[in-house]
Amino acid sequence: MVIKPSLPKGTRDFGPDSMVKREYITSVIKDVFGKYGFRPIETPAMENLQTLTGKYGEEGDRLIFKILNSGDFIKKSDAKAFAEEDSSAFGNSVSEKALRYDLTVPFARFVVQHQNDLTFPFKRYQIQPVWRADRPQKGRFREFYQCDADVVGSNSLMLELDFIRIYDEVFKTLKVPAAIHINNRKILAGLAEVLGITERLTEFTVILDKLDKIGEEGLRKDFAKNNFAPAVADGLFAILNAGSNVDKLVAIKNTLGASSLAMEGLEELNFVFAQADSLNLKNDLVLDISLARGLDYYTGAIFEVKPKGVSIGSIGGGGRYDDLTGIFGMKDLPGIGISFGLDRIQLVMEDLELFPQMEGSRVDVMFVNFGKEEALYSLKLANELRDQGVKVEVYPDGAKMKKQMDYANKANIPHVILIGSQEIAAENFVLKKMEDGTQLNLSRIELFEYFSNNNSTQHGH
RNA sequence: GUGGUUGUAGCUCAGUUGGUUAGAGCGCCUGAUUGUGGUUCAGGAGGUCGUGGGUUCGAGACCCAUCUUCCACCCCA
Repeated sequence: MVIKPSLPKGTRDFGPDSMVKREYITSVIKDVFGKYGFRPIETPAMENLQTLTGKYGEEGDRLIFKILNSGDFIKKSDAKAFAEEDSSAFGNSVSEKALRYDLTVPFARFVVQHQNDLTFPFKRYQIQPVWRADRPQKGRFREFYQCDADVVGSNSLMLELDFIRIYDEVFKTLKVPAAIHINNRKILAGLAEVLGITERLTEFTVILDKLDKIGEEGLRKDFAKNNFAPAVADGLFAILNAGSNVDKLVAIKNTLGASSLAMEGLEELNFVFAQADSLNLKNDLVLDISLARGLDYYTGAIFEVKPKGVSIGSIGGGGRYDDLTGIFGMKDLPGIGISFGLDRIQLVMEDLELFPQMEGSRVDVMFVNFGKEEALYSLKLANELRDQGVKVEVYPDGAKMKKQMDYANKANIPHVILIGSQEIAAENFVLKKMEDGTQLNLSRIELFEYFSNNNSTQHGH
């Protein structure tokens, strides 16, 4: 029986053209991370299920891919839960492992587990796929890559500044126009405190987060529908409707002065914006009080990056967390980190046609194969050219010339070298430029000179 | 998880109110051109119409299920 080739929902293959683009993006991100002192780690695709559950909120837990136990898992399964059709409890009884949902929680586990080998503050970056059982859409996949940088073991606001600049530098280098949104969970918590809705903070922020979709009108309606007093919206919009970042900071002070927590958050934001000028940013830094972010563990600054001119959601996010490692038994270890969404950045860059010509990956010259002896003669020359750093192919089969030329043409190989028995006898080779069809008769020395001078080739990254 | 949408040749898509051997363009292969690609001309191959059921004398078209695609919600990178 033949099985039709197909892929699970929300996953993709990446062909060579796509991979060249992806490697370009990750190389830029790695370079920038490196410049700020981050070094790479990797963690396994799967974690123990209990490492992941409870870290991402109720919605997040539902989206974790669980891995079915091996062996005789039915005997150990929860028959009662099965009979009661309790999928969640039954699932946990037949699954002990799960695919990672993000890179931050596995990192927290890593830090606690290797704490004796690490010096703090510890900075790492990590570029690996993560998996979510979400329903796919454009820019939304079940397997996608995150590029994370985090530092744990420091409370310093210098790090907020570093991460803002990292975002800016990456998107500047990639030429992606972006707006870096920043908020602070303490402001949101303080706002809730002042409005007397502390115990409904999560519910409040979920509605608040919809602002850019439904606008002020819609937001007021939603608040009313969920039984928030009109004063709630009034207090909120007193800040939101202030003009510039500075105006908003003033509005926060006037509106939320009664909350010491909010003032703590304000102090942090004041520091960031006071220093922002000296960061020499190319992209916009926007104080956005409506930015909430779902992940449960954030406690201070929160970030989100949105591309300009493409609607695809955020292409980066992150924030500060005071106690991510506490759950693994390591208290008082604050951290902060950000993430880049590789797949979405690729989509944005394709939409905006921002990829440069990737000639660095292209073959420079192909030897036409005229038969066994000629090909072996060509191979020797090819290897000498390779030793000089030229990218060379020898056509592997003695196929028809037309087919070989066609191959070179389609692969966009700029030069072809023809070596038949005549050329071998004369030690004079025919070099053909594919672009205009012109041909040169070159001696061995001239050939090497051609590729060392005319290195149209070596613009690697 | 909720609601909707999509699936016909390698690719992009036609295919009338169910009616005989399912089409086009591009691509692919062969030849014109046995040591020269991109142009042109001639010829050719390639489809169990996503899959499984059902209705019907008859289904690519209608019904059900399922998978897949994309979209809105939810959530997020």
